[in-house]
Amino acid sequence: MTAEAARDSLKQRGIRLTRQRQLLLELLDRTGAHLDAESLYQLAHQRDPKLNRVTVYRTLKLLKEGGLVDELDLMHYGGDQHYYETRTKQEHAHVICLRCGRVEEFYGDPLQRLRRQVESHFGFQVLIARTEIGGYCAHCQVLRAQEIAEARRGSGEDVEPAAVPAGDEGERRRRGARG
Amino acid sequence: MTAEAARDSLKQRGIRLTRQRQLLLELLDRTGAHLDAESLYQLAHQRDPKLNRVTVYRTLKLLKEGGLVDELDLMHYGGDQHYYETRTKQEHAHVICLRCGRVEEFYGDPLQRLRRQVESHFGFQVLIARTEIGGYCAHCQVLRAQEIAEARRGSGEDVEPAAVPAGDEGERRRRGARG
DNA sequence: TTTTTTGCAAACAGTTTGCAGCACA
DNA sequence: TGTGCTGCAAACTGTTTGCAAAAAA
Repeated sequence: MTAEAARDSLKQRGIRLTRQRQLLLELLDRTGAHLDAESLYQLAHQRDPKLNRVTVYRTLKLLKEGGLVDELDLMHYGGDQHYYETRTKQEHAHVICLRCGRVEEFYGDPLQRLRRQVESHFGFQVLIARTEIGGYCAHCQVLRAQEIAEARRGSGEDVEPAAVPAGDEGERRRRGARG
Repeated sequence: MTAEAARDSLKQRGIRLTRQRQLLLELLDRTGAHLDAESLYQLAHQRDPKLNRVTVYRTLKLLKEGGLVDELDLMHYGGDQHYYETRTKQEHAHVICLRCGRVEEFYGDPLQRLRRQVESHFGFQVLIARTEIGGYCAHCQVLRAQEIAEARRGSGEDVEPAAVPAGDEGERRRRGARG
């Protein structure tokens, strides 16, 4: 969804195109993938220090309702915020490395198959589909094996469980000051 | 995951099997599908009025870390809590009606295909996979069409957007008192 | 110049944490 | 009989809301 297309869509719904919304649209458009509200706020706040966090939430809600962005719940380091991505793209799954946090996108026929099967099997009208896959990327599989070996050599048991997103000790995203 | 299997698994990890945990395990085991922390707490609290909400959260965390339950983010009526289900079952997608809130489970080869393709395509080691599909069930498609027609006949515009989970005006789950 | 939208502060919902006493192994 | 667990209260994070001032159309 380009910023212009979004602008048109909003205009048609009789929604005013304020300076703040223009900025947020532009940032969403250019940054593209997997932003959370806080990160979007940080980016916007840099360019317009008056812009408030609340405006970000309100704008995201608006765009979500207009079908211009999709809301995701990525299983990053245990953070529980929502992520947003613009809705240009084809249906895709999010493939998330639980160690480095990198998010890949996977396009492929299983997703369309799944949608069709659900529609025909349940007589369901599919409006949204989200798939997220967590695990270790090729790179981190190696590093993780090393970490485990080292931890075992050391204190005995000090590594996070593997079957589940980190949660406690994993790096956590920096958090902007409130107010 | 039967309650007994869970008990064994916890015992092996040197985790104590307290009265509270036994109760929670039993409830999870019997109730099965898609409980949120609050509902589990309500159920448990009925049988043991001393049991605290915090214990529910701590136990769920424990079970999650042990891979005994999976955490879901179902796109119900805009509620943002997590849901939990025991990990007996085969991989499946959650199919959620955005009108009536009913959750179906879909088992089928696209899910296994997807997993295999992601593994081979990225060299990724898949640990968790979640798929949720939102839309209208066969029953609610009809009702929704009626609702829209009625609303149109009435005030003009009063129906929720269709492309996005309700959020504002949709029925919201009852919320247990705090403290 | 009317109707939206913003910014601020404060509320809210879901979840986590610190600590003293209780209870499982 | 000690280490781990619970309950309580209070903190914390992400998000929403009420209201007066500011700004689009």
